[in-house]
Amino acid sequence: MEKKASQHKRGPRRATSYDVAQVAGVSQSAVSRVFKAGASASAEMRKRVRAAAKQVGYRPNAIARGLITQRSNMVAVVISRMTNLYYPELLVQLTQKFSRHGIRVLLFTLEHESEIDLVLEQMLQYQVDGIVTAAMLRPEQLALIDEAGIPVALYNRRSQDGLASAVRCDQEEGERWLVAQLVEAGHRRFAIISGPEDSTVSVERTASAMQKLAELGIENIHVVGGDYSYESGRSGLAAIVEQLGQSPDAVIAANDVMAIGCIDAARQEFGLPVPEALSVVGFDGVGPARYAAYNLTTVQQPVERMTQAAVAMLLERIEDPLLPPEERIFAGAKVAGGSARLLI
Amino acid sequence: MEKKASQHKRGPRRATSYDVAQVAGVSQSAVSRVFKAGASASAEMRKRVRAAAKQVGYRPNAIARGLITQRSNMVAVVISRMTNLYYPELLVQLTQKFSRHGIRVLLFTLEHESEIDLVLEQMLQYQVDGIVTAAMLRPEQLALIDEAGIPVALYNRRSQDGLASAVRCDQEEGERWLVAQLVEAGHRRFAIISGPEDSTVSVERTASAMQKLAELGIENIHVVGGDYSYESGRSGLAAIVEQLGQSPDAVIAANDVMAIGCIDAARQEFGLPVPEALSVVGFDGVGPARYAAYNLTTVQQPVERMTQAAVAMLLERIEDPLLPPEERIFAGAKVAGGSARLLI
DNA sequence: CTGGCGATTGAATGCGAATGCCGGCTCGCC
DNA sequence: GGCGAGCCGGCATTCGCATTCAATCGCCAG
Repeated sequence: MEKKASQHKRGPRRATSYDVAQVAGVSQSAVSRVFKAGASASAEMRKRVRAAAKQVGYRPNAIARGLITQRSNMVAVVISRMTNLYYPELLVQLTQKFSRHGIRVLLFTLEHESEIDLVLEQMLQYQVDGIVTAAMLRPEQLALIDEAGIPVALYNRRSQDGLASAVRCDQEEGERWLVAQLVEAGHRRFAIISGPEDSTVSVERTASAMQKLAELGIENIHVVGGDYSYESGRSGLAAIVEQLGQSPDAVIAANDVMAIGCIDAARQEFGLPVPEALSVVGFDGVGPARYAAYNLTTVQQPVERMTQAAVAMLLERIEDPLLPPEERIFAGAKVAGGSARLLI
Repeated sequence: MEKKASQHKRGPRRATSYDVAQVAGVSQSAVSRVFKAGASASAEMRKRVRAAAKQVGYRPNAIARGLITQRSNMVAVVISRMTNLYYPELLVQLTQKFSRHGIRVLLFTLEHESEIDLVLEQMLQYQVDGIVTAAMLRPEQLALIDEAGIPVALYNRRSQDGLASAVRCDQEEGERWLVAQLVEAGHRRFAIISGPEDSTVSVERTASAMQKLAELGIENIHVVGGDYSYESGRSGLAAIVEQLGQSPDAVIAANDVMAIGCIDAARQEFGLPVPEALSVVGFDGVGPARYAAYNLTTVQQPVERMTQAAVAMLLERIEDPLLPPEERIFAGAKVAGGSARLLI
């Protein structure tokens, strides 16, 4: 019943499999086998080793294991512009789903999508088994990653060279639906508040809306630039009204948060009741979009299913690197809230 | 100008320092030195090695490095209940600040704080250099981590045994201020919507508010339980009104999101104008609290400074394990919004 | 011209665990 | 009772890099 003095400061010297082996009176390989699922070891051996392990406080060293197995059991998740209220949900879903498969998430955040160079090198150095990115990768970067044999899953980004898998929400269909509903309900004067220029998501949403509007014969669409923030939604409407000299019939914001800002500005600064005097629509379906004060008409991304798909696709390609990349597109849920006058 | 067939599938066989050494015609140790800051290597050597490294696409293996240096350069960040809108900001701040010091974040999310056992083992196996947790650790868990020699920084949690550092927002002072202002402005009938029972943050906020109310001679405070969500803010008010048979003068919500839900329910379901007929206050100072429709009276946590402190404290103790844990308390910013009738 | 000191470089070792290979033991079957 | 087939556990090696130790080189002072 001797107790070793716990002088863990200055060299805790964590127990290794050799320590366990010695205490249990077996070889190090035996210890390794006991802690490796599916390895052959007798019940007696398991018992002794586990007991010894508990006694010395042994815990397998994932770093050492990763070195020899060539699998770190870590994936990198890259998120840019976390101010987007949609990302927290995404992160939780991803970490929890990966976690169920024994995989940990190494998180990288970017202030701007263009900063991805900085973290790319880091991800590769950490030998991650895969990458999920909600920031755009340039072709040469994708090639670099591919060369390293690391599968990539793009989140809401198109796979350009077929080098990466991708899951995305069908934004084009979503925007077309929003536009169609608005036009059908009689709106004619449109304005758009777009997102940052380096956001492919915003570019795609804006372009889709513009195109559908054009198809329906609507012209003179006023576009102002935003940055996905509440404030830019507010100032966006102000800019629109100022430049237009009047209020438009409807504002299409590239995301929900800007739509909310736009609504607040309309009501508070311009005395325009929403939706009576102005219809506003967004995109994403984030939590605040459902707040009663806004009750946004928007398209909600199926985060749960999208993350599920991203995780599944990545895991498959980690298991079998020969599998070709895949692209899966999910329809968004159409939410006909009260922020726009629709016929439905 | 030969080009090696890129048959990177089936064994990419990443380049190692030996490969670089061979190409450069030097020893492996030399390569290691060139890639290690502060090691002695001649200019000529650096040039040759870097050139060779670029040629073969070499990238130091952080896993192997971690094994030998006993430093993974990773910290674990534990977040529970990410639905709290406050966390995304926290995460971004932490990853970016750690990143500047060459440290990566391994993310763990918990559905409930009590699930921390599940991830604790994982964190330790990955040999993280430190832990930042916004979930409560039980004393025996803290002891376990301490025994492993890993410094911990608690976020908005009290350090109980002096085993961990802590940064927290002075919630007591914040709640006392909110209560004092409300009482001074004439509110007498109070109700509280608390958070989850396993959230120490909620317990502390609620207790502080109760205490200050008691000190000011206010009695019959009605408390209903919530779960930090918008919906529970709405249903919380409904429960209060039902049980009280009338509207209270003021509702103190344990966080901003519930306060928002409460406001929406008041206006929409009960026809109670806020703040004219009902004052509502929250806590946190999240983004939506500033939306014009709510303009919440709340206490805003200084996330920037708090994360800065957490990172600094953790890094210090990683560098010097002998440093004693430290606790730093930050005052919240008092935001006298428009959701409560105050005299100021 | 030579001793000596500092700056470099190379060879060898080890971090902690996984695994191929092999010897030994057990058990089944005839 | 004898022989073959598994099963198991041990030995030795390996993963990729940092680091110690020793050897070498250059250069300056005496």
